[in-house]
Parts: sequence; C-alpha cells; structure tokens
Amino acid sequence: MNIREIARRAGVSRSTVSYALSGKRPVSAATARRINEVIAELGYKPNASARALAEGRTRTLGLVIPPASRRLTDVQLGFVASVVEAAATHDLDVLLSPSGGDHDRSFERIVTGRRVDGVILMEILLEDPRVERLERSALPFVTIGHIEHPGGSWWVDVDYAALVRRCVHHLADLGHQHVVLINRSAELVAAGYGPALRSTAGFQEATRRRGLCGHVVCCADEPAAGLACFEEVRARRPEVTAAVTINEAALPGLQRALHNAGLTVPRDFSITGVIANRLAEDFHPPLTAADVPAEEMARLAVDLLVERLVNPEATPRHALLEPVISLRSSTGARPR
Amino acid sequence: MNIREIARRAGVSRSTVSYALSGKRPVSAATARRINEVIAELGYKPNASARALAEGRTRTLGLVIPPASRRLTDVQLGFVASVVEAAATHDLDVLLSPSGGDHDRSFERIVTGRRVDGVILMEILLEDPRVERLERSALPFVTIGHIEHPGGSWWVDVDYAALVRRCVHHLADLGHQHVVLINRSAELVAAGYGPALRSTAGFQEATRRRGLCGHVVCCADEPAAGLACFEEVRARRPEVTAAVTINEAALPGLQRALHNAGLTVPRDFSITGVIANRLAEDFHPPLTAADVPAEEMARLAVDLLVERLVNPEATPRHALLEPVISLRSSTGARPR
DNA sequence: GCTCGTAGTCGAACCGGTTCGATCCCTGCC
DNA sequence: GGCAGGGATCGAACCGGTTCGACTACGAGC
Repeated sequence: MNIREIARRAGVSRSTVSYALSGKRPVSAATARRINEVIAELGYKPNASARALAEGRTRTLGLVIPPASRRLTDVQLGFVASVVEAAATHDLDVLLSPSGGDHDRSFERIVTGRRVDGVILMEILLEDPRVERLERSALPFVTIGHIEHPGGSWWVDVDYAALVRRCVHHLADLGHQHVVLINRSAELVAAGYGPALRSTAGFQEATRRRGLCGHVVCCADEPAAGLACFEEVRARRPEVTAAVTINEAALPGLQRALHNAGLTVPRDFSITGVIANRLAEDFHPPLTAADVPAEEMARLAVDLLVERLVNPEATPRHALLEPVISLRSSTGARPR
Repeated sequence: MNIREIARRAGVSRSTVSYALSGKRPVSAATARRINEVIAELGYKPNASARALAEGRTRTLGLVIPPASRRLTDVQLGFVASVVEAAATHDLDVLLSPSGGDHDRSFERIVTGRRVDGVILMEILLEDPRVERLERSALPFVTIGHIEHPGGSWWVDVDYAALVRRCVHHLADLGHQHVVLINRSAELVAAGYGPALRSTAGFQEATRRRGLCGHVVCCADEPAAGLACFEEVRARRPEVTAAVTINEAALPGLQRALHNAGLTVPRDFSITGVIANRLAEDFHPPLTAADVPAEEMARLAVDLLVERLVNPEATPRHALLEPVISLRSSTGARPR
C-alpha cells in the first residue's frame, strides 16, 4: 500500500498522486477525485521515513529532558506535556531524549542522525555543553531557560531575578527585616543552574537595597529536605520571620516544619516565592506567589522554534516572562 | 556528509562502507580502519530517515499519553520518563503522542505513517478504541494496564484488585469494621478506567468476605477534592474508622482534612492503599501502602515490546505485578 | 491561422541508506 | 596443475516518497 499502488489503481503516475496530495501543482478535478477515492478506500498514508528522506525534513521536534534518575519535578513534567500539545497544533511530533548521565548516545543520535528538524532544550545550565553542541550542528533550537551570555540565541525564560526581587520588596513593605531564600539544591547551584543563581542574585540585590538582613540556603528537591532545611534555619536564625522560595518540591516539608514549630501562617511567619499556581493553591494557607507558567512557556518555545524552521534567516528572538505575583494569604505583617 | 562521501574518501564503494558499519559481511582489517578514520574525521552518522526507509524499521517506539489538558498525575509522568530511559538502554528513541480529545491526528500519524516500530499505550480503559485500532494495524504494541478481555494481548499492570483486597484484610485484622474506599474520579469510573473498577471490585469482595461494612466514594484527582470527600464521609458515616485509597493526587487534601477534624493517625483513624512509595513516605505519618512501581512497569513494558519486535511470532505475554504492602505507620487498631 | 501561455500529466532523477548477486583473487587440497 | 571454496569488494536494485524538466492539448489573442 504505497504510492505506486495508489497510482496504479487510479490509472495515473506516481508524481500525479504526489501532486494531488500536496497541491504543489494543479491536478484536474476528475483525477483528484479518483485519487482521493482510492486513497480513502485503502486507508493510505505516505510513509513518513520516505517522505522525510525526500523532503529533507522529518516534521518532528526533539525535546531534550533531564534524565529520570534525577527525578523530574512537577513543573518539568508539565513542560513535557505542554510541549507535546503545542507541537501537535503544528502537526509536529515530538521525540524525547534524556540527556546527561550516560544518555548522551541518545542526544547524539538525535542531533547527528537528522532525526528531527529542531530541538527544544530544557533545564539548561549557565554554561551548557549541549548548547554548544547544538550551535556547532546546523540544527535550529530553542532553550527553556537561558545561558549566561545568550548572544544571538533563541530562548524563553522566567525572570527569576526580578520575581524574587519583587517577593523581597513585598516582604520589606510588610515590615520584615530578617528573611531567608530557600533555594534549589546545592548540586544545581554548583552545576550553574540558571534559576537558582539568578534567584540568589535577585534576592541579594533586593535585600541590600531595602536594608534587610538576607540569608540564602540550598535545599534538595524533596519534602524531607524542606523540613530539615527549615528547622535548621529556625535553630540558627530564630530572628527570621519570612521566607522566599523557588523550591516547589520542598513545599510539603516546609508545611510540616511550620506546623511542627507551631507557627501559624501568616500570623507568625510569612512565606512567598516563585511557585506554580496549582501548588501554591494546594498550600495551606494558599501561597502568595508568582506562577511558573509552564504551559505558556512551552507554547512560546514551540512557536519560536517553528518560526525559526519556517524562516531560517530570522533574527534571534527570545521571551523573558515576568508573571505577576498573585496575592493569596501566606504573607502578612512582621510579627512583633 | 553522506555514505557516498565516506566511500569516496576511503576509496571504496558505498556497500563496503555499509558492511563495515553493520558487520553483516566481512571487511578486511585495513579497509575497515581506513573507513573508520574517515568516519571519525568527518563525524559521520547515517541518516536516520534513509536507514529507516531501507531497513523497514525506525528504531523508534511510540508512547501514547493522555492529553495534558487532563492533567497528568505524578505517576503517569513517572511512566513517561521511565519508558524513555528503558528505551534508551535498547538504543531506541521514543516518540510521544497525546491521544484522546482532538489529538487523534497525532495518534493516526504515528500508527499509519510507519513512524514507529511499536507502541506503548498507557492509561487504557476496559474497552479502549485505541487498542482496537492498533489491533487492526499490524503494529506491535504493549499496554500499561489491561483491557477487560485481554485475550492474546501484551500488557503489564498492577493487580489493583488483589492489593486493595489485601489492604482491607489488613484493616480487618486490626479490628476495623467500617471502612471506606476513596477511589479515583467519577469520570474515570464512568469511562471504564481499569484500576478504578478493579479496586472497587476487590474492595467489595474483601469487605463481604470479612463481614465489614464497606463504602465506596469517588474523588476527583486533586487535593481540594480529597478534603471535601473526606469531610463528606465523616459527616455521613461517622462510624468509619479507616480508609483505603488509590487516589494519590487527593492525599494532601486527606491530610488536611484529618488535621482539620482533629484526628491523629493512626490512633483515631487508619489509612492505607495503593500509593507510590515516594508519596507514601511524604505523608504524615508515612503511609502503610502498596507501591505503584512505575519504573519497573515501564521497564517491563519496553522489554516486552522489544521482545515482540525481535520475535514477531512470540506468543503473547503479560505481567501482573503484585507489589508487597510496606508497613509504615498509618494503620493501627480500631479506636474504641 | 498561427503563436503563445498554461493546465495537466508523465518519466526520470534524486534523497541516503541496505542488500543481493556477481566477480575477482587467493589459498588449500587432491 | 586444476579446481573448489571462501574472503573481500563492487555494481545495481530497492525502500517510498518528492520534484524537476519536458511534452501534449487546448484556449486566448492578434
């Protein structure tokens, strides 16, 4: 059931069938009808590999994800699902590739084997070897997150520095003087993970500006770490009255730690940060926080990539999202 | 940089290069060395589309996921990551396809367009049109979860009925007489979602057998629903002293509801069920529960599929996992 | 009535691999 | 010394599409 068979049954040449399908050259109405009948009858679909070979494009995007061993967070997985959905609206398929660890074979296969027309890279570091690898290849790509000096590259990101600054100002306005930033894990910071570093920078700048006493702690991406981390902060800096966090995975632990310490939010302690809406609303009480708009970022990334595919000469573009902070009920005036 | 270029530079024919790469026919040591030098120098990788066309296989698996709009749960997303990892160990790539909703184009494209060698289907229903569709096509596939009458098909699943039965027996042994099953959402039950239905069956059988008074409630897959659901159960059946649940997403809400009601677990109320280890351990106190071994299931599914690809005549196989219940500290004797 | 343009179609080349059959040469054996 | 057998290599066909150039037929324009 290939194009030759369709052509034979419709009594035309293969090229005519091809043109009837693509519309790239006119075909008489009668011929087109006959061809379509045969196609419908046999349930024919062009072979994707053959078409990719001939056209020089695969109609497929690559999505490079962190390895599952480094457990994916909710938000990261949200990206995956949203990228797939966004790609589907352009009739593009998505090929997944874990990278890092010992999965570089998969990454290489996708990049060098011309299996995809373009790549979306998530969870990138300030200096990322995969970005350099992609730049050397001719493959168009868009990153979710941006490298340190993203001159002439395509990316979308959330402005973590600005959002954390804003959280600090919010706390300062409420009278808090001793605040803590509960960051992502120390390994991520050491590896040069952008959001972690930029959050720190934004936090330090804002606390300095407002004359606050700010303290930064790293916290592994899991509830137990959140609990331990908070307890340590309380023990060593009992004067702290508010926390800013970008560590979603640690939230359940923070919740428990607050409860164990007998602290009522926001009466005794305020908490805010950059947290996906769903999680912020699940907190008790709901968190005043800036959303991580994973769905929008994924859609934007796909749109940028498609634009780059359609027009290879387009000048690099990017989007730095700065979602608003939703005022819920986890922040209040400094307790006295 | 195609095989012709490699052949030219190495001074041999294209077929010789191909044989040197695949090893399907002997090549002299000297020739092989020359070819490998050229390949290394140019960083050549065979074009995946061309190879797929010639070989008649794509070295790619399709993974059909539920649409993102129906928000993916933690466990589901764990499957995705684990399937990708397992496939990578076989040097296979994974093509993602959302299905259901208006994404059937993507599903069709993958099935009919010969884009993949085999398919893994997750979140299947007792009667699933996608299973029938795949059976009509010649494409090998394995399902995670099984249909009502899986005669001669390939699948892996967790034996929800047996696990829920075991949970009920455990509670009965502890003296509980009024227990409730907190199931997945009513829509899933209505759609014929296997785990939800089989859990109900197992629950009813075990409660009858042990002479318990059992009650089943549906609960949407989100924390807020868990809270509301528990409060309703307490209001209408205050005699209930223990719950079995397979609804992971509702757990945070259950936790809050227990807290609000002033109930201490397990002194005042026992809770158990089928819950991924990570979530069970995050609960307070840690849940006595059976794990959903997503990673193992994903690996098994990929292994089965690979076996089916290698040997198309193999007789259908399946795996019904029955993980042990880990005794943690959320169940205790019936309060008096 | 002749030329020109264009709609409609076809055949052939091409994309970049794999694989089959044939050829050539060398070695070993009777 | 002749022949069988096998290692090494090559050319050609093939996988299933797309696309280019050319050809035909027909209608419009002068």
